[in-house]
Amino acid sequence: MIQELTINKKINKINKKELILSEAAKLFKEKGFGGTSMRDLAEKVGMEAASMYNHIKSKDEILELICFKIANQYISQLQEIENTNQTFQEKLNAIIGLHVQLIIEDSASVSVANNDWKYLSEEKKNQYKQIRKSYEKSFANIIEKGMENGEFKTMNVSVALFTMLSSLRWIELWYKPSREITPQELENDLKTLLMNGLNS
Amino acid sequence: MIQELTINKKINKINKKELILSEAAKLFKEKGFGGTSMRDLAEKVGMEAASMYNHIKSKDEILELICFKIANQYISQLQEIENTNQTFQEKLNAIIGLHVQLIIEDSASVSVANNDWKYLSEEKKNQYKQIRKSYEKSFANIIEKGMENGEFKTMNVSVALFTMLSSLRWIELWYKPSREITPQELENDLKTLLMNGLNS
DNA sequence: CCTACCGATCGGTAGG
DNA sequence: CCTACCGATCGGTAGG
Repeated sequence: MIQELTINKKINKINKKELILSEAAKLFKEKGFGGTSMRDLAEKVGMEAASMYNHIKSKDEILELICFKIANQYISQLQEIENTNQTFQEKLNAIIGLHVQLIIEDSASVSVANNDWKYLSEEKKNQYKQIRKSYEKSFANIIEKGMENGEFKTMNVSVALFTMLSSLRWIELWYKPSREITPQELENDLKTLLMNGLNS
Repeated sequence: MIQELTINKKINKINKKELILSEAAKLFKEKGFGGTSMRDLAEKVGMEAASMYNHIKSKDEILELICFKIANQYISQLQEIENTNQTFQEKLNAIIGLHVQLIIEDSASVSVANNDWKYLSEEKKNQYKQIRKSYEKSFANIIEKGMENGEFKTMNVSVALFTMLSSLRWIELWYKPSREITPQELENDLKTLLMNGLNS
């Protein structure tokens, strides 16, 4: 009985922490990290600001947890794509699919990771930038190899890389399930546009 | 003599205001509107926080001036492009050039307009959103006409629009005069990539 | 999980 | 343009 109660409490605590994190992601996306107070957040969660400190260490910790959860998802999924035997075109298509998928799964957290990482503590910010850099390097490597290979046009690799990355970032700001376009159509149009251009 | 002194004072005041606005744009870009205090800004400008209120009305006014200055530049230049007799391909190329140019001219202010407009007062925010919407509508119209025309591939217009807009936005985060690419090369690669795609 | 409260910092004003 | 200062709000803690 006592054991059961302890377990329930633990589950409850985990759920409350998850609730805090998901409400925080939504608020940070809407109002920014600096524009969101712990009192704003407490109201959404349904408790007093002081009470949240039983579940989380600090406002900074919330930001860290959101940013690194997303960063790790991108990194691990990109590694899987890298390790396949696909052509570079196919790999790039898979990366486009990955971005669309992660955004549709949790657009608020992706938004926070993309926009509010700069409010991380100096130490965590450096860690985050390093992870992001390694992601960009792997991505750039696929583009570069595809250019050497003749699969892609030869141009400045950074321009190609960041054009693709940014094209995959606006989705998070724009996509809502209510749009009259399915995730699949979105993905297809993006692939067409980026790989073959707008000109007919 | 008295007249001359008054004029000099006025010029001085305008310059100080310009200085405040340009330093503010740099700080807002770096640390965000909420992350920048009037005391941070005062230090950069070289006076006490209280003294800045002789030149500006409020922190909010600084944000407004920056955002609407940029918005108006985009709007007026887009109108010029619309009123030419170019093909839709040429118009789109001109828009790409416009974005590159404005970013290179004043990347800090463009960055603030793009990222911190959400901290405008409710009234100004609505105004800003309306201007932006009208910009997007004109832009979308060019894309749509080009599709009907057969110049462009047929696809979801919003996807094409926002992919282009976002591709033109990362430049502000990335471009520094120190990059080993000229603005002209940047512009050319962007045009190639967006209009003809990465595939060779 | 709450009440009560802390020190710090914020944007901004008064008065000179 | 500065000193001195205001009320409000912030993230967070103590104690229960």
